[in-house]
Amino acid sequence: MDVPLPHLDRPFDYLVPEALDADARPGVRVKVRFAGQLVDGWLLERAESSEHPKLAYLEKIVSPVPVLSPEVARLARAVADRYAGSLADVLRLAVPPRHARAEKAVTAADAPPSADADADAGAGVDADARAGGPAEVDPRGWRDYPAGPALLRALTDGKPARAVWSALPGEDWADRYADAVAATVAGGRGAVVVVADARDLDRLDAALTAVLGAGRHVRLTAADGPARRYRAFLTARTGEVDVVVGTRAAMFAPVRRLGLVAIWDDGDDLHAEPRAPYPHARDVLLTRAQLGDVAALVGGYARTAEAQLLVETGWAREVVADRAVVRARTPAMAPTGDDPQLARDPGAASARLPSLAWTTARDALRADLPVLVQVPRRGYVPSVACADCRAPARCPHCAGPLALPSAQGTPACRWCGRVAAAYACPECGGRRLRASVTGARRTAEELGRAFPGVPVRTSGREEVLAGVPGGAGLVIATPGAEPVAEGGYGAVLLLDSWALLTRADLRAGEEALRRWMAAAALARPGTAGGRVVVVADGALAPVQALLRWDSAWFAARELAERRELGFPPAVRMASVTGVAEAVADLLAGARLPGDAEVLGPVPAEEGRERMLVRVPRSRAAAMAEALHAAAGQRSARKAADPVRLQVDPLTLF
DNA sequence: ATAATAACGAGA
DNA sequence: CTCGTTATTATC
Repeated sequence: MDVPLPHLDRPFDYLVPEALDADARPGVRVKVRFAGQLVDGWLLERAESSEHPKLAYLEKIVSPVPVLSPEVARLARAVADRYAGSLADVLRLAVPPRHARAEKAVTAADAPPSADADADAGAGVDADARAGGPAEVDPRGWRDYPAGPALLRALTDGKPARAVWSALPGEDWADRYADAVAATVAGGRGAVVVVADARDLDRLDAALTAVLGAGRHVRLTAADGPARRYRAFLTARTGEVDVVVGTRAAMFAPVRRLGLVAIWDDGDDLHAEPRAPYPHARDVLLTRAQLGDVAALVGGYARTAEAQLLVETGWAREVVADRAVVRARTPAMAPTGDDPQLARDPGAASARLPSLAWTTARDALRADLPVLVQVPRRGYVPSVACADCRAPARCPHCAGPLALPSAQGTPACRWCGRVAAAYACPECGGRRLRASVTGARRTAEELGRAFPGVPVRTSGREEVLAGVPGGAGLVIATPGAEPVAEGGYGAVLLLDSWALLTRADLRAGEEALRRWMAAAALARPGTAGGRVVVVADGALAPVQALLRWDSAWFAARELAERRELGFPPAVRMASVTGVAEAVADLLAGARLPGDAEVLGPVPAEEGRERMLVRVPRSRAAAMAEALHAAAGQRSARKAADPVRLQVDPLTLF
């Protein structure tokens, strides 16, 4: 039943009229009379009989195309259960809205999906696989990783291998994913690959076309619009292609004889679905792998604590290069203090660059190589800090963040609006303020002045560049928007890094390392003159991990710390958000497992509050069930104030 | 939203 | 004890 109310999250039985018998197949959308009105629903299965005494008839079949495959139906139920949500909510994410014209175009071209299209994942491998095995695909770049060729072999053989891959700097990850997909396809199986954004998708799309040829795969992303999205969905559903790549809209894509699920850069928060029940693409794909005997590949330059947990529990094997290979591929890296006052060079001072960063950039430009400068956020002087000790400047009245309204203006509080005319730093007594995060535009202006005659390009939210040519040039980019340079950058500067590290977030360190590695991976190897300068304290753990290109070490450390503190993914957490009475009401009605801890409340946005529930991972299912049931009780008695349930919320504070 | 069903209370 | 009215709850 396509209603989001949690107390109606179960199947209902209906009679099938004679006239609809042929079309009434599992997986079709239907309309039924429910509580007096016509509502949308899904036909989940046909049965001979029903327990229910008085059944109504099915009103209508929206379309004879069984858009919901049995595999995806099972997956959606599992995802709803994991996230304390309703099946209807998950199905809204899993099956794109119907587009009649697109449906007509696809079904006219093809026969309706055969029974084969519903073959279980893992059900069968092509005949040639049984007789001696299909041809092995060339492992190409996977040879750089000792476990790489075996992984590809396992994919071709249809084995449910599970890998956590740490990509080398300079690695063409899209080519490696294309290889993994090709290996799977060679074994007669299909694949689903999820990436974070459109740029990564374009890159993967191109790599797959190069390896598989045109027409063997389809891209599925909400950004392509409803018609193309639905069309791509149907192409996969009918079994016309069995490789789907896309953004998180593709995580539920129906694929015939699915053999591999893969995600690139699982630390990117775009992988978290913002609509209820807020599933994360990594977890949806891993659930899929678990349910279907399907191989899984979780890759990135940096490793998340979640991926580390897969390795430590033995669920997945790590695929990493030997240290010697890492050393040979890594650019020369150096940390530097953040003090432009020490810069001797007049150019460095005017560019507000630490001396080492300035000389590194200058040398690369002289060698006719491009230079990448990563700045944390776009905009113009977003917040300010003490110029002497770097303590964030806070409002003396309400402790809110101070901001400079213009380059020369008086600082004012962003929360209470009071002007802080005579500001004195509470840490060191300093009276001078500086912009703590200089935006991309201003950095570009200043660097342009420091290196006259060198072309300056910016890549940020407004305009994201995919690539830049190989000659001397400056590229200013915000994290996630770094263009690939032909032949690799001669220098990569990571500026204002402390702004990333001081974020009040559980994942601040992990996120900083992820962004640095993504940028540093675009530099040439040290042996080819590539250098990286990170403006941060070299003793900090994320900086150490970057310098050694060892995110596995950092992830292990991070996971150990979260175990100690009782944070995800070492434990399972859920947040309950709403007005105070509603939150209390829901928690009072929830039969939580005995060892559940309830933490809070903490104030949330506009009058609402938030409570956290924490349980050991072994109790995760029980907690989700209890919360979903409690939400059901509330919706059944039509409780007015809504409560938002979120399992594994992205932010905890 | 609405119909059934259970619960309740006033008047016989 | 019965009937009419009102809360409760299930909705095929």
